[in-house]
Amino acid sequence: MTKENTRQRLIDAAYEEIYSHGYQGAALADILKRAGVHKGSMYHFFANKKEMALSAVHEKIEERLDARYRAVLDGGAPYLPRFFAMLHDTSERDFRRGCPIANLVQEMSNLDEDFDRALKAVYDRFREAFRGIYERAVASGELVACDTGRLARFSLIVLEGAILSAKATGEPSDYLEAVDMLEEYLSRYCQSA
Amino acid sequence: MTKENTRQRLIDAAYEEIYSHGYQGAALADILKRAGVHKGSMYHFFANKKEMALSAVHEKIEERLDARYRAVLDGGAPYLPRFFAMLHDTSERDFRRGCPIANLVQEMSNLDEDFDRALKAVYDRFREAFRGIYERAVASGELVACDTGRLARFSLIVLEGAILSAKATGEPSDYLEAVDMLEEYLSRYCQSA
DNA sequence: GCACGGGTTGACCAAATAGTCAAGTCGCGC
DNA sequence: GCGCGACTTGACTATTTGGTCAACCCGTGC
Repeated sequence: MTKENTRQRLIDAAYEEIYSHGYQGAALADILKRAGVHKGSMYHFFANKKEMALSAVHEKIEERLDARYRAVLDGGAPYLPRFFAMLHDTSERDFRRGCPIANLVQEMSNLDEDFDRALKAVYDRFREAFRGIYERAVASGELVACDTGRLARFSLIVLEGAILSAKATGEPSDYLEAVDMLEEYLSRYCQSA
Repeated sequence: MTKENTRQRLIDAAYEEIYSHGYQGAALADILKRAGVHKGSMYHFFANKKEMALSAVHEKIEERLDARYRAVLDGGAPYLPRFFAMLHDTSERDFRRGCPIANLVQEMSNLDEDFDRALKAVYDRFREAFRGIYERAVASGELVACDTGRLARFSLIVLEGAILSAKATGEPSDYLEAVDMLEEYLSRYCQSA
């Protein structure tokens, strides 16, 4: 087990445990057990539990986010159909646990400044990803010229609200319905063929 | 300090502490300190921390919800302007802490069956409140006949997403903008004067 | 072959956790 | 004025929490 291996296992385990139980609810002992790493090793790589958690936010959540939305951009025009296809694809969504970002925002934003800062950055990045897609859609003529920032903010609100709703009710259809309705809303900004 | 007084102080204190720190993060000792009640008294009224928390959900969150949306119905037609006026009124919203219901859903729905059940009921009640308003709006001719359940589900998603967004960014304007956009979306179902 | 140091091990610690309980206090019915 | 029972008090416990630390392992450079 190399150095990088140990560190990565800790990040992965921390991400999973925090995603499931929240930051406060994630016991260090459980994270260590899941990673198969002893306590002292963890404190060799991270100053404390919080630093490990923040590293997990950067290395798991941010990277995953970037990869996901870059894929939409990289596919080329038309962008909107692929964007909504991605939103409709629920194969990688875990509605029982909800959105890892939203979970942490709800739990930690008002409790800890460092989490607050980190999550603000992630949330902003999320929005920018959406806005980037809408910008391209405008450039490619799929959308009329409009306030793409505003559309992006609203879209993310609908997305996060929809995931929460599905978690609350246990019905993934709540999520899918909302994505449909977002698409419907957006259609008023679409270039009529 | 009468019996009911003690119990009520515990409920109030539990609600506040849980709203601020989450269920897992709310220390019993802090709840007791806030309520000015000793531990034994608490265990006289409640079997354990969880039962007290669930009581707080019923007695604080549900009741507050009912009162709020009943007020819209009781005002008589037209319903939509007063509904949106209420959504626009931020005087009683605490964006730093977010939505008490959403916070608990995110934290507890996938961890504890009893919370899950209780929160499903609250969430459903929330939706029904919205649907009731839209139903009345259809009856009064403000809205065309349409799927009010679907509109209600979407509206709640936007509301919860908007509160989360404001918590994440620290910008109440994120919330207000989303409410505007929801109103805009709804206008396509409005009876054109 | 030995010193250096990154990485590991797991026992240990203080603090905090939810929950228990025996001993009370107090008001009300009799 | 006595007894009953609802309510209160706060010390106590068992467990879990995040965090510390001294000893150790072992590969690499010299």
